[in-house]
Amino acid sequence: MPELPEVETVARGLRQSILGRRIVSVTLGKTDFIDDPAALEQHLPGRRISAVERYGKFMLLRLGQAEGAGSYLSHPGRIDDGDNVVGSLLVHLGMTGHIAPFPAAKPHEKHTHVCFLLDDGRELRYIDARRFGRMAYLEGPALEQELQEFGADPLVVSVEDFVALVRAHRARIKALLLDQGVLRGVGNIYADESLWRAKIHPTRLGAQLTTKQARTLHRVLRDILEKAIVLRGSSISDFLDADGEPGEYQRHHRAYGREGKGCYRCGKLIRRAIVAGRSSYFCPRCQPAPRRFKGTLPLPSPKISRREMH
DNA sequence: CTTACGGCCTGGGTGC
DNA sequence: TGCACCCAGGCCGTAA
Repeated sequence: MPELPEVETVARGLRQSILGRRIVSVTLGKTDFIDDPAALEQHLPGRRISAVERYGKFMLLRLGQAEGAGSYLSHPGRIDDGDNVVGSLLVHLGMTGHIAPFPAAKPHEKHTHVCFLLDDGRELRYIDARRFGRMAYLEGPALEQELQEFGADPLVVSVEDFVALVRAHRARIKALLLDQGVLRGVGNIYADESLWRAKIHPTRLGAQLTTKQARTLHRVLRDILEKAIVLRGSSISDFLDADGEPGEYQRHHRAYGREGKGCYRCGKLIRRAIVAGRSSYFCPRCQPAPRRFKGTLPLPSPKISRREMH
């Protein structure tokens, strides 16, 4: 499941392998995960991949005008503005998405749905068995609007802003960590790992965290994400980076996927419960539950603080 | 408005 | 060999 560290790993790999390449042509297979398939065919041929960025769990392939490439590239009514980048291909890997360049002669793997022929003869291929991923070509205001809906980058946000962000919501901290509109890039693995490290139960409400807890969570989350990036992500089922190599961070997992195994701190058995609709792994001793926590169905206390009328 | 939750998409893995 | 079932992340509709 590609989360921030895995996507960062893939983005770095693509930066090494395809930066500056021009897209010659686009071939599409199944397209139900693409916002507007025709837009890819219309706008991508001839464009140069001028940058590869990560935005939360998305990758942005910034596409510049290919200089001197001929008039078929002209887009009437749009001004380049001196900034060569005029649009981006957004790629979300979902759970099982892979993107990497291959020799064009190499047979297509099963579930290959998008092929970009590059100007050096290779093909950038998108392979995704479940098609839980997403692809979209966006430019201008549509692109800005899309990106604007995401929350803070956990590697960049200041500790003060993080504390304020977490405490501004009454949702469970696990749900907040997973909410891409609050924090961008964290998924189930790194949410559970950071909560274990910070000794915070997943059903604790954001607004009820102490300042100290929130500060600790900020620190351990950043630390875990940075270490995971160094180790090229976690390979649980089938994550491979753009060179086809698995990551190593799964060896450092302390909670995720460890149901029934001993806690690395206290030895008590790690438990699994559904929180925010996701399997959540935690140590019942190190991460004490809020008073009402009962398995999977606690409703937060009804709020009486704000009466809506009279 | 915010939050919670169930259902849906898909196919690999598992267990019978 | 088949087949029912589970699970995953994001999104959407509905309810409180």
